[in-house]
Amino acid sequence: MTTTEDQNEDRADAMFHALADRTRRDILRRVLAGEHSVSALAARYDMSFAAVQKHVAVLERAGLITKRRVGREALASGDVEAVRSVGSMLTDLESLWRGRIARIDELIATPTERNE
Amino acid sequence: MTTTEDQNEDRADAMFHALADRTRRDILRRVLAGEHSVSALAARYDMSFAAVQKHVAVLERAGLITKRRVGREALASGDVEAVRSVGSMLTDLESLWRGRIARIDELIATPTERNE
DNA sequence: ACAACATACAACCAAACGGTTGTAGGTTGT
DNA sequence: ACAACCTACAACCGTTTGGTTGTATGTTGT
Repeated sequence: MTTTEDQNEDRADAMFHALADRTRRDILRRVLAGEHSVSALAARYDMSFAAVQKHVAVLERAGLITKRRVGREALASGDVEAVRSVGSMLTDLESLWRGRIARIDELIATPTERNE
Repeated sequence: MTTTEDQNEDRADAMFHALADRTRRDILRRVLAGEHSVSALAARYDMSFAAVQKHVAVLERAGLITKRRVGREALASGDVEAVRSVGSMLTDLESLWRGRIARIDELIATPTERNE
């Protein structure tokens, strides 16, 4: 079983979308620094518990955090590997740029060459 | 003049939002690899010219690409520095996680210490 | 001069988003 | 037993998003 390209793009969509909200980024910071229950997180923000819970759910669906049940609490924890996988998508982009620069350098190295 | 934290968060919102669409990520790949006119880009996708133009505008507002006018064409080019700045936001997140791990290691190093 | 081309932008529309309140079910402490 | 607590989720609502078509304006080549 090999993951299709569409699945990767779906994952990228979900991850970047999850990161495109400052409340969610803030939640992610907290749960990367340590486990927090959903209600402990909710206490930090000026919005309803349900709103914060939705943000947590978005982060979880994107794979950026995981939750484990302990009694009546749901403890959320940031997944650093997922964060790194987003970073590697960006370095992949950078490598495209490097290819472009390499091509330009090539042109400079051999100026006014007979073309082909 | 120092940029406020809110402005940084606004930039982050815009950048992650811009990256949270596969068409826009694809456009960004192309213009990181080399300059392309908006209509040359539009020809690649199964949607209207106006739709692609909007995607380019979103990327431009986020600072991920720049455009320069050459005659009747607008040539778009990817800004690798902006891509790197997104990457550094992610490594900042990672460092929070490292702090957490450091704290755990500390606990393991000095088990059952008298608590202060 | 003028037709073809490239861009920009407004107006519109369905779908998704980010918030709300309300309801329901499992867990805990007394 | 039961009140307080934690979580989950549905229903609703205004705004934003991603697409469309249409129109206006500038540029190029013949």
